[in-house]
Amino acid sequence: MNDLSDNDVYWWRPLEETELDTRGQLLFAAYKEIHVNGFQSASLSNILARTGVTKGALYHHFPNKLELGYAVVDEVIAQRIHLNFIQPLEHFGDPIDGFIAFIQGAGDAFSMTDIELGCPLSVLAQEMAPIDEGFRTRLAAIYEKWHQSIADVLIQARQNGLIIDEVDPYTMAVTMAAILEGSLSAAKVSRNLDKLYHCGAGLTQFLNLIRTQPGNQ
Amino acid sequence: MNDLSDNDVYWWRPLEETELDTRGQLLFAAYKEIHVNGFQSASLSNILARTGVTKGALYHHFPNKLELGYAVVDEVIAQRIHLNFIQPLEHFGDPIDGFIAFIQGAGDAFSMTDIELGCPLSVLAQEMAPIDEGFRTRLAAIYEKWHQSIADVLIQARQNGLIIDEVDPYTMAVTMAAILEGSLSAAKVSRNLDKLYHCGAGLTQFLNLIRTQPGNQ
DNA sequence: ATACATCCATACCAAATGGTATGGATGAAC
DNA sequence: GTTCATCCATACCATTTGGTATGGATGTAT
Repeated sequence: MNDLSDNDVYWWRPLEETELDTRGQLLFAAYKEIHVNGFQSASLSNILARTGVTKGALYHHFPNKLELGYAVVDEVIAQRIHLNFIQPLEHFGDPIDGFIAFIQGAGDAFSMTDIELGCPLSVLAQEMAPIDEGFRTRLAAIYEKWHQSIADVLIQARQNGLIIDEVDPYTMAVTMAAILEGSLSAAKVSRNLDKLYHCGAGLTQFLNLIRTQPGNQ
Repeated sequence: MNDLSDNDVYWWRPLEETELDTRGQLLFAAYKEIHVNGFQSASLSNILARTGVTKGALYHHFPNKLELGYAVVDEVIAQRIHLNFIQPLEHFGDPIDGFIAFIQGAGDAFSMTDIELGCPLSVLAQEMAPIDEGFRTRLAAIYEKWHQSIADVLIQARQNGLIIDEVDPYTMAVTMAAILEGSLSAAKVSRNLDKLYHCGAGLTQFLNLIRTQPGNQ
């Protein structure tokens, strides 16, 4: 059985773990438990044991397990995706160079724990989308926002004549997101960073092929 | 709670459901239960109720739940992946045209049930890879075989001068697999076939960009 | 000082879980 | 006819699950 120690540092770690109130502790512990075991198999007892919080406190802050799960999505995972996948897009100069640098940077930043656990958004989505509509809509909204943010960058890039006209921004955005997610999935299963690097190289090559002025391949 | 009726037709359905022996019935029912609920939350009681088989029979054929899960991977999922993702590669004429036709065909063949449940290999891998090494190695082997099979087609294509020399076959293979898997994941969460089509269009564009003689874009 | 809401601790519960122990039915071997 | 292995049915079990009921502590408003 895999486990995640309380002091483990990993890419998907939420912010502000220090000085959390009871609700925050529960949210953080639930996030980790869900990331490792999935929602359905996430054990409330484990969460309570790790935090030292009692069951009375848990059910004071959350009406039931499902609402705790929703809160994890809304308040922890959404924040993580925004910070790691959306916010960086805003600081791109040349978008193609920006994407390539982002891929490179992400590949370097991932620890082995990150690889083994995979993207929390993806893991939860795969598990819960067919089972619970509340989870599905929440997770779908996060994905949609991500896709749109990438598309916006590409729209800007096309207006500035940086990528070829044949590229549809939204189509390209969804495809790029699929590559990133697929690469994380492949690396997770193979437990091998090379899969990540291969996908990074593949996406980089794709990006270089759609820019107007040929870049440094 | 999502459910899967016994007579439901979907892309991932295993072969030869008719006239199954007890073991086969259990395997098939377990496969469906796992596909919907994941392995950890797959209920043996559900499997028994649906098949009409008793618990004594189950534990006669399988020593425990884990080995039942392994058997599902080895005997059902591996077969499905081979049939849907690997075997078609052997009949490609021009590989680029073949891939594009495959993407188109797959997009048309998927039912809404297929979309909602996603790829069984991917779902199981995301859930169990960090938790159980037996699952992980089995699933990783299936992925590796798939990647290699795509790479083989691309190697042949490059030898025949059909794709540009800058493309590394294995890198491209892993990237293509990532796109396919990522697109299925996105379609599953959004419950929208458009995500699939976007990724299909993106991959098609990528493929057209790496062929030597410009194709019909 | 009293009333009240917030916050949490303890004890308990019905249901479901995977797993086991045991015995019966059936057919083949000798 | 006896033996033995295969195949399966029934009853039972310990453990864990999410969830609840109740009461106490603490702070705040009046």
